[in-house]
Amino acid sequence: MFMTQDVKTQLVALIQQALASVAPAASATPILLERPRDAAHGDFATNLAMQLARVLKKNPLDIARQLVNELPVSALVRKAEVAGAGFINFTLDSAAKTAAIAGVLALGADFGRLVLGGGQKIQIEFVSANPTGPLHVGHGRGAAYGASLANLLAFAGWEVTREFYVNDAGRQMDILALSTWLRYLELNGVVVAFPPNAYQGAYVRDMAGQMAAAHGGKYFRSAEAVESGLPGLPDADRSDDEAKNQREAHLDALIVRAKALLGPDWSYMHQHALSEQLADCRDDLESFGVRFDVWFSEQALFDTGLVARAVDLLEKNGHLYVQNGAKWFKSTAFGDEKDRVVQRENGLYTYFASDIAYHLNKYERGFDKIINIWGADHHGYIPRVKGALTALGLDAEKLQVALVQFAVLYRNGQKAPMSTRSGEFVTLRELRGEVGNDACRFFYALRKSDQHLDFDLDLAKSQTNENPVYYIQYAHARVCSVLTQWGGEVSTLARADLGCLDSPRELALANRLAEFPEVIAAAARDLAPHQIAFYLKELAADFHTWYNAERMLVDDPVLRDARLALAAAARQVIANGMGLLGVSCPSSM
RNA sequence: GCGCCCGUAGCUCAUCUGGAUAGAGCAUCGGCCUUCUAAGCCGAGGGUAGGGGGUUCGAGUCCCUCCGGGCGCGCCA
Repeated sequence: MFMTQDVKTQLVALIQQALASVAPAASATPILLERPRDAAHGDFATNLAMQLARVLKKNPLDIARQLVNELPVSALVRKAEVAGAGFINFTLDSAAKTAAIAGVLALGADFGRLVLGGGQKIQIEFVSANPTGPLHVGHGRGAAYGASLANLLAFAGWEVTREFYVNDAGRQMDILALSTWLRYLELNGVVVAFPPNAYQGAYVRDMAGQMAAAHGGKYFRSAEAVESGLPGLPDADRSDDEAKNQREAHLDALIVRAKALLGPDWSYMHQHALSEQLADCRDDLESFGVRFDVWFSEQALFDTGLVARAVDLLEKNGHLYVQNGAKWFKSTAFGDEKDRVVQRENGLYTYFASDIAYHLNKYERGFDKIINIWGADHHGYIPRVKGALTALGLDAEKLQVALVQFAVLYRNGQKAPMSTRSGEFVTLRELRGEVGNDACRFFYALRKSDQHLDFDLDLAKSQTNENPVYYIQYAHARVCSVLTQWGGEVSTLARADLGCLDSPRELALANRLAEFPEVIAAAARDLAPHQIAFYLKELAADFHTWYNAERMLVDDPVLRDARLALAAAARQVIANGMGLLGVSCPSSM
C-alpha cells in the first residue's frame, strides 16, 4: 500500500535519482510534474529533459531516454516512456492511484488540508463598503472572492483574520445622516427640496419611518429654518462642472445647517443611520455565508489618535512638506505619480491619512501577511499606500493587494446602472433571493477575480437549473442516494479492498481525487479560489461519466465495497471543495 | 495625454507561473431512461487566442507595436 500524499513526492525522488546519475552537475534542477490533460500521456509527465537541454546542450530526446534508463525500478511506476518533444510520461500502478481513495476516507473533511502557511498570521480585508446603503452585486463579488480566499488560505495552513473596514468617519456618512433626516422631515409634512446628490434609495425612507415611529416629532424643524440662506441649486438638467460644484456646495451647507439645528441630536442621527446600515450589511453578508472576525472602525483611528501619530511619524521621518497650507506626503519618492495630501488646508485629515494609520495598525498587530481586496478602480491607490508603509519603515512586501474587476450588470441586454446615491442598482439581497445563495456564490467563484465580469441578470435568474453548481451538487446527491440504498456503515468503506478497481473511468476518478491537495496548493499560491470551482466541475464530470457507465450496487461484495468507497471518497472531496467556496451540498435534489 | 487591467468557439469562461492536437458549460444538431436520481451520459459541428513583429527547442502565456474595451490620474471616499 502506498501513502496517498506521497505518490507524487515518491515519483520525484525516483526521478531525482535518475537525474543524479545522468547529469550530476544539474542534479539541483527542480523537477516539475504535471498531470497531462490527455490520458494517453499517462498519469504524470515531466518536461525535465527539455529543461536540461538548454544547460547540457544536448538533444532533449536523448536526455529523456537516458533518464528513463536510469530510473530506479519501483512498484509505483508501471510504465515510463519518452514522448513528444522530450516529455517523459509516467503511468502509475493501479494501486498507487486507488491509494488516494483510502486517503480521502481516512482524512475526511481534512483531506486536502495543507501546512503551506506554516501557521503564519494573515489578514484579509474585504468588502469594506461604505455603510451608506445596501450592498450591490459588485460588493457581492468582492465578498464571495474574499470569503472563499479566506477559507482557502485557512485550509492551506494560514491563521486567517477576516476583516471589514468600516468607513464611518467621512462625508458620505454625513450625507446619509442628512438624507435620513430630510426624509424624516418629509414624513412630518415639512417640504424641503431633497438634494439630487443625497441618497435617494427607499431604505433611507425606511430609516426615517422607523425614526418617526420611535421618536415622533422630536427632530422636527421648520422648512424655513432648514433652507433659509442656503446657496441655491442649479437647474436639474445641467451636468456641467459648475452645476456639479454648486450641488456639492449646497449639500455641504445643508449638512452644516443640520448639525447647527440638531446640536447633540445630529450625532444620534448619524449613529442611528450607521448602525442600521451596518446591521443590514452584516445580516446580508451572513446570509451569504460571509463572516468577519473584525469590524474595524475608521473613526476609532481618529479617536485613539493613531491618525495623528501616523502623520507625525511620517513628518519625523522627513517625508512630509507643507504647500498651500496643506501637508503633503512625498510619495513620488516611493514611486507614486504625484505627491498626496494627508492633511488639508482646513486641518482635516484626508482619507489617505486614515488609511495610512489603518495599515500602520495592521502591521502593529503583527500579521505576517496582509491582503487587501479592492475594487479595480482603486489600483492607482496602491503605490501611495505602499509608499507610505515604506516611509514608515515597514516592509511593504507584506502587503498584497488583490484587485477585483468590476461586475457589469446587464438586464435585457442593457447595462444596468450601478450608482448608490441614485438608488438605482440591483442589490446583493435581490440577487440572492432570485438566484439563490449557492448559485450566487458559485457564479462568482467561477470567474477569475481579475477578469471583467459580465453579469447577465436575466441569464442568472432564468437559468437557475442550468447553473453548473447543480451539476456538482447532483453528483454529491447521487452518492448519498446510493449509500442510503446500500444501507451499510460508510466508515467501514475506508478498509475496503481496492484492488479490483482497474477500469479507466475508476482510475481517472481516483486520480482526480488525488489531485485535490495539488489544486489547493496552486489556488492558495495564486490567491485564486476559482481554480477550486473548475476542479470540482471536472471531478463531477469524472463521477457522472463513471456513474453512467458502471453500477455500484453489484452482487460481488468486494467489488461493491470498492466502488462504494470510491463514490464515498468523491462525495467527500466535493463536500470539502464546495465548503471552501461557501456552497452547500444537499444529500438529495 | 500618462498609468494599470483586459481581448481565447455564436455567448459566458478555463488553460496548472513557457509545454504535447488550446479545453469546458450554454446555445445548435444526433443518440441513451423496464437497471443505484436524465439537474445525468455518449457523439457531432464550431478557433488566424484582436492584428502584426520579436525572444527560443517550444508562445494564448514573456517583450515591442498598433487596434478595441474597462478603470484610474481630487486638499472625494
